Amino acid sequence: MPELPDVEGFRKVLKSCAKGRVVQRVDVRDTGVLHGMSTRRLRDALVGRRFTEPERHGKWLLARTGGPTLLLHFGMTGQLACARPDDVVEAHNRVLFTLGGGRQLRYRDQRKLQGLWLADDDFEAARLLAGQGPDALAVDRAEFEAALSSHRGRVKTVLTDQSVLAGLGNLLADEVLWRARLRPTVRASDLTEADRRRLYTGMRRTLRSAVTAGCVPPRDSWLTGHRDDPAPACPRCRTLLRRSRMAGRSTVWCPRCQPDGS
DNA sequence: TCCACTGTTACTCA
DNA sequence: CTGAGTAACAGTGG
Repeated sequence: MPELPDVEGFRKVLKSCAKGRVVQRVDVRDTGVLHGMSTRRLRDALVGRRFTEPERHGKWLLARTGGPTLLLHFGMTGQLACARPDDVVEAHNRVLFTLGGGRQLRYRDQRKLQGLWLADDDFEAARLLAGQGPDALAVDRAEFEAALSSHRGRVKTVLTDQSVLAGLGNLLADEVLWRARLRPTVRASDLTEADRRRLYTGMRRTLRSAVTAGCVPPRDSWLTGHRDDPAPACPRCRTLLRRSRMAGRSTVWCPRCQPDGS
């Protein structure tokens, strides 16, 4: 599930559930999601601390406390939910943070492809995110265009490379390229000035709607709404959509709306 | 049983 | 060094 819009939704969950509240206890129900730390170290770092304003960078969520920072990554199936401590614990609830005020923050993840990291201070938190490109929601046009122009790979691969631009995943990249009428296989460095402008604008608009929805919405008027159709048709021109694989990910595009460029 | 899946990374090859 | 492809991680579902 999680791409930037989903993680932005989790940031809001974290804020409304945990900001200003003290961590009373931490239950690790599956240590497989802890990276570079033990249950003991996680408890020692967080119990008694109060969560402050959370932040997001790309697909990373930062739960700050003024001291240590908990970094959360949701892989493909992770979620963050706010519950009451006595609510029934669902399947795949891996870590439970019981907070003051009768709240419980729950990190849930089916596949455990990513998980939780702990940074003892802001310096270490920054170091964990050092490889990330600019956040896709915060990046300005100039920075965006510079990042694209400096890579000769296919534009879809570049858009989903978190070290170039942080936040876009497989669905969003397809959606943005479709909206900007660009074929995913075009070389990023071959994009014209007009292409890059359309791409930036398309990304902003797509992200804005998706953040409001809290996910990449499978709307009928979006490409994403048709990925799983048996014979998917372009919502704009009704042409049969094409499906292929790029960098091991399924890629969907419209052969008519997204011309070759040549 | 086989295949796919909104993520990331280590590894190979060109 | 760059870019592209693959398997692997783990779990579920069609």
